[in-house]
Amino acid sequence: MTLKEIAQEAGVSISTVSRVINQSNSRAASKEVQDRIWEIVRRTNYTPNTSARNLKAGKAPSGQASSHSIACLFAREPDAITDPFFSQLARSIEKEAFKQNYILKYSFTAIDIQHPSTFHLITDNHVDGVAILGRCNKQLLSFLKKHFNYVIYTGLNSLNAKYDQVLCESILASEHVIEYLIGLGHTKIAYVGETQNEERYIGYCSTLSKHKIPVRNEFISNVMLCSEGGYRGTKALLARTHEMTAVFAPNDLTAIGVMRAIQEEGLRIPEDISVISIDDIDMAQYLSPMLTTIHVPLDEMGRMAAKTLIDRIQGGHHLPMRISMPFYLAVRESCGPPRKNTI
Amino acid sequence: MTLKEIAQEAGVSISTVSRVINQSNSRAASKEVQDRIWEIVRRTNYTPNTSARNLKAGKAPSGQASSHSIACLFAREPDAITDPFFSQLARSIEKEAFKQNYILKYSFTAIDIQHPSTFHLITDNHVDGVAILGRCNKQLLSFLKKHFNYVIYTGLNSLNAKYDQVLCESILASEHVIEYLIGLGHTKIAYVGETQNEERYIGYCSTLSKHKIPVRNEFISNVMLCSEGGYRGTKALLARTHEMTAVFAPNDLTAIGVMRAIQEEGLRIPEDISVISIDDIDMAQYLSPMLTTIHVPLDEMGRMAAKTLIDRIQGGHHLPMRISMPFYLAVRESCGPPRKNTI
DNA sequence: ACAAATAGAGCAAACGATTGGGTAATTATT
DNA sequence: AATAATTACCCAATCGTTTGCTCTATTTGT
Repeated sequence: MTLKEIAQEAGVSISTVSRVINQSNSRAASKEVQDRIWEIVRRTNYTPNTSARNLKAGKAPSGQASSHSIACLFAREPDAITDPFFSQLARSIEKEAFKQNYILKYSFTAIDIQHPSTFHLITDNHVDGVAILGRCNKQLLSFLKKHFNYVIYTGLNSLNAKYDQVLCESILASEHVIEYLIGLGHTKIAYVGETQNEERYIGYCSTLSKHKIPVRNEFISNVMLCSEGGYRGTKALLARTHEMTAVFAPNDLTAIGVMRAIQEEGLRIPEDISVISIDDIDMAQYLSPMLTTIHVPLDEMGRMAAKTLIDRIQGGHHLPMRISMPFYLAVRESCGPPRKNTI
Repeated sequence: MTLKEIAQEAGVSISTVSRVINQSNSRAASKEVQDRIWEIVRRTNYTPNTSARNLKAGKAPSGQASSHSIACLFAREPDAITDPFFSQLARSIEKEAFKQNYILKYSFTAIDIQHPSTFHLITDNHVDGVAILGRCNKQLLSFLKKHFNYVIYTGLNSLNAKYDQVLCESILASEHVIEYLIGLGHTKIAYVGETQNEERYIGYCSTLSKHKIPVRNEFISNVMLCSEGGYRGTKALLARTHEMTAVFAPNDLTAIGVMRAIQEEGLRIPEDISVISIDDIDMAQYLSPMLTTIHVPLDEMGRMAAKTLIDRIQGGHHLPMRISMPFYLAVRESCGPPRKNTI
């Protein structure tokens, strides 16, 4: 099947067929014609001839031709892909990429990509660009920069200047969270989550300090960001002290574990202890109590990340861009004023 | 460098250059001209353009060498990838594939793959095999069979004979669930989830019937499998009747919504209503109450799916295999004996 | 009502290489 | 010396796509 044959069958010119197939948005074709063409395409299983395309594109045949593909790398360990926050982010990246005729060619985790035996599999088949999801160490970052032309970072933590990045400024977000708790009257606020190089932890500390509230070690539990982490961290916390009136979890998954641990002790949320976090994954509003959390515009973030990456691939911009997405606090049920009595 | 440029520099026609370079013995060129051409070729490092050659030759653009890659297709709508059940399954497939030196090249959703404009992106770059995750209609299935050599299905519902499949037999699982509830004394058991072509619904109905318990329409809420579905479905259910003493949700995500709706009405789980489901995603044990659910061995399932797919790609087996994974009921807190009083 | 803008579609020239069909010029044949 | 055969070339069509330009209806603005 060739464009010519399709054109004949559809009773239009080759150019029109080509434009329809390539979604050339500048020159529209009527809905009718489009449908007719797509019908034929599907029925005949037409596939564009790559050789002809590459030839026309004037690019090297096997070498440099744009693969029209990007990759997603889940950097946060372990297995960030199983966190709805990241899978939803990836999904919206994929959606936008498809819209722009790019395909999500790989998705892999940071652990895999550095494994020597799989290394060549990744670098052999090239992708035009890579989107990094979630916090990423310097070593991995420079590895990626070396092997891929275009890299964009997206997530909550920020990166050093020279990379494109689409963020939801997590220092600001955690500031907002802590301010909110302080506004409710809380001063004994615990933190359950990662602490090293974690902006949400930095925001927690700095905001407390700003209000002259001491950052107390016994209120801090350094655990991985997952439900189990939240659970264990809070258990440990409660074993040490019952003083705190609120717990800040850096993400919703962790907050789920935190809530469980609190409820398991027979304490009520928010009457005895308030719980707050950041992410707003879908299920946050179906937990009991409904989780008060920072709403991160995941879909928009993914869309922007894909857009920006593809724009750079296509030479649209050259200076590293840092795009900040707006957020807001979704106030639900898991926070209230601090209790008066000791427990 | 192109033939044209060489021709110009050598002061001969393009055809002559082409023939010299291809050593076309039928039409010789003078020794003089040949030398001149070869000199230019060597000096300029001329390489024939493969795309142009292939185009002219009418050959397939790229070879059929094994790409050592597989793809994941998330079939259940909408956006199954955001369900931890499926993302964890995908992750374990990826892990096993990497172990065997295969790479997960694409992951896309059923909606995307059928979109005509992105169609060729997918079929262009070939993968050795495709793993389908989650229930998949016949149309899509035959589409995939046509375009990919090797296809494996994995998920809870089963498929007609001729495909390789790795399952956790969901009819048996729901039977187990219902038997368990009946064993606790329940007879008024509601179902909140998809009903069409859904084996978990079939198992629900058949097991009730087996015990001579009527399947009551007002106990059934047909909703999509997600937290929101579970929530809305249960709200609707409770608006109709408060008779049921237990709710069966086909997956954990739905169960989360179910629990929320019940608790929002001021009812207790499991004292007033028991909730049970299938999946056992990580967070199931961190919900309040901890969710009693069928534990599906996700990691093993993914591993087997990848193994079986790759085995078939490598010619290891030829008859369609159907592999059933064992499951067990993870008894936690969300189920108890039926209440005695009305509510 | 008339000019200007725009949508929808087609023409034709590329991209680089191959090749059948020519056409001169050279050489061999009679 | 005229004819045939051979050698050494060149022209131009072709492969399947893409895309700037052109042309014609139709819509929009005034």
